[in-house]
Amino acid sequence: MRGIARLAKELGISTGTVSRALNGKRDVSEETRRKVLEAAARLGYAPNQAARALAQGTTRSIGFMIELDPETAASSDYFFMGVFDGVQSVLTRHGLDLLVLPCPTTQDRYQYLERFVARGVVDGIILASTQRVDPRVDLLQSVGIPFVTLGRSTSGDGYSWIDLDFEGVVNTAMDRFVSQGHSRIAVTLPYGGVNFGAVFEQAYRAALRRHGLDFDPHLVFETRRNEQAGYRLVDKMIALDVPPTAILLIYEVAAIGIYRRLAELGLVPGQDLAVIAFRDEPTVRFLEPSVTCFSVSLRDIGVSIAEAILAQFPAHAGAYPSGIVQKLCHLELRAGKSDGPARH
Amino acid sequence: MRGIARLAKELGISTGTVSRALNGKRDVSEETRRKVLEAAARLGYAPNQAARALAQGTTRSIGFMIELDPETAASSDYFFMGVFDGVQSVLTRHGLDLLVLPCPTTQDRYQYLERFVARGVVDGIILASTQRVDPRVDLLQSVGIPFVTLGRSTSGDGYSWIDLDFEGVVNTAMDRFVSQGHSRIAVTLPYGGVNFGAVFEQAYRAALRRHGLDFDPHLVFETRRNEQAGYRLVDKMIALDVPPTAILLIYEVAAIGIYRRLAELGLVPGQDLAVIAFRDEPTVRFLEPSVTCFSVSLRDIGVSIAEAILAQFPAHAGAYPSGIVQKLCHLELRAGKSDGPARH
DNA sequence: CGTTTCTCCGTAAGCGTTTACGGAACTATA
DNA sequence: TATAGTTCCGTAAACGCTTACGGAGAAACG
Repeated sequence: MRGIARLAKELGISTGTVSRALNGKRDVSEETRRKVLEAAARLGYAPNQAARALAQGTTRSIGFMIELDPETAASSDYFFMGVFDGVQSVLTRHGLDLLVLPCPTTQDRYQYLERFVARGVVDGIILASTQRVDPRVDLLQSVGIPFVTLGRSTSGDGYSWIDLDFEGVVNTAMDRFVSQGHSRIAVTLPYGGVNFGAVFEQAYRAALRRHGLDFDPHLVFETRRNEQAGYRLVDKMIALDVPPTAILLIYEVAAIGIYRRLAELGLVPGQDLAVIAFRDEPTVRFLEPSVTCFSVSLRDIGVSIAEAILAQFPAHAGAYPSGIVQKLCHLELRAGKSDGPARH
Repeated sequence: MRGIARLAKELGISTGTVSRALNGKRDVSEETRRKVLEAAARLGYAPNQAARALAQGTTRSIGFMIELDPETAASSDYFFMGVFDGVQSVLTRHGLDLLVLPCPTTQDRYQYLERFVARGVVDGIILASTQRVDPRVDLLQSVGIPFVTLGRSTSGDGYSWIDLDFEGVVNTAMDRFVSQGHSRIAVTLPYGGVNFGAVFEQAYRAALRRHGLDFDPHLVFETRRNEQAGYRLVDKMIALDVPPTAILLIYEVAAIGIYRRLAELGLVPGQDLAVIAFRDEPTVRFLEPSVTCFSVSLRDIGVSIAEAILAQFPAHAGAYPSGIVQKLCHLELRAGKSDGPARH
């Protein structure tokens, strides 16, 4: 005999009473409750998660699906760990567990997600790396499971998401470049269908228009998230008839390669090429001259995500009566020395 | 009516037959199997994980417990995502899911782990950040659940672990230093009870003995994982009566601070101070002169971990009849320009 | 003293699967 | 034709827990 039945037998009472005692429900005298808890501690009892989940139809756990891109796998560590921390700090206070679900690249991300939600492994889902058009959002909406995406998507709009304020980033950076006298401003964009690439590009185009500058497709570079991309970027820019004098990086690590290539060419960041990078990361925090970039509290992002998902659980819903939360996290400019007045 | 019962009713057959058909077991005619699979696909059936786990007493999932350290989160190493990738690539081939369990710092790591294993959430556990004396190892052994630690521990030895070959790293580095003429060689060690600190120190002492050098406690520095530690280190070393001419860093990020402080003092890494760092990371990859360091395939580490845990499952055990795997991952030296002949 | 109201507890039916067991129908063997 | 062996399927118990329900006894009330 195992589990709760063992406790019940040991104490000569019924399993129902034991269950009620353990879960702090009523209909149990203080004395028997004390006995049950004592026996549970003594016998090292722990409730079987599967049985409990089956009986009450809830797992009390939230899944956080991320993607493992072997190409850039290493570089997403810092970001996600910070976010996990924020999510955890909120969820644990509500007795919810956080299960991180790393989707291998070899697998279809849709099917991977489907497995976990359809099988009822988790009560709620946090989605990262949201794609521009992301069928996973539709899936989650049709299933009706609470979820929140880290990053918007164009698939519907009636759901909760937390995103970074890319528009704010691009506007601030572009304004800064223009005020420094730059008129040929390049930008890097991510490969693939990830949504923030589209957001970033749109904001870039809008900023150009706002400043009366022409859009030049030659100044837009799709890059992967690594430093080699930055290295090659320099040569590509120089090869242009009229090279840009400034560049806005969506992946800060590219700055490393840019710095190196510039140095090889006897050029200096901030003087010969103005660089502003999206997101402050330890990877580039030590470059000289210091990189002008944007910083945001990863923990706060995680906290916002957790709150957004809690709002969808009747039992935990707090200040969000509507149950749907959409929030842009503000990024702060950390002025460095990698940008500056344009040369003419 | 839900789940398998719905399928059964729809097809006019029993739930037992449906279950057998879905799970590819015998005692089902090819025709009914086909019908069942068709109906399952049509109705979007997915087996309930809790019910299945309860019935067969197995969850088909492996937990990977990591720790979120907000203190060092800022410079958290780029490590785990790469390892996850390796683990996943193996586990998925065997139909096992990987659940990453990030332990919040606010919580006791022992209790956190206990919850997941005692409740039967996972069938196996991968443990990271193994401590020198780690009660979690004892817990897992007493519970009898398959597990493997990433990093050894002094708590017993009858279990599987994968670790980095710190001894090899230290030996290679020390040999290199000595052959370059260094005799006063400093080393940095991690704070806290993490096990690889002890391994690193022992290897350091052994290498000194092997080369007939005296151990000098003044040359051993406990540091945190950040660049400031490196910065301060330089001053501490210079303040010594006989400063070291070489230093082996357990945390490569310290190199950044060392470089900066050396530059301020008009000194040059590789000439005035030989530096070798443990682990190649993007964080330090941009430093000039390039850092001599050790590199290892994170993915391979993950693969080894997964194999080690599979060996403990009778159903999946392959080439490891004993079921217990202990493996050191070899690190390769990437010679840079941060070390060199000692000045006299 | 009869009735109502609590408090505490046991009973048992679920939750959705898996799986041992037995039986019916059919085929092969003697 | 009788027997043994297959193939296929249904029945029902089990997994460990939760929880609606009812009942016994004590307390409170008229």
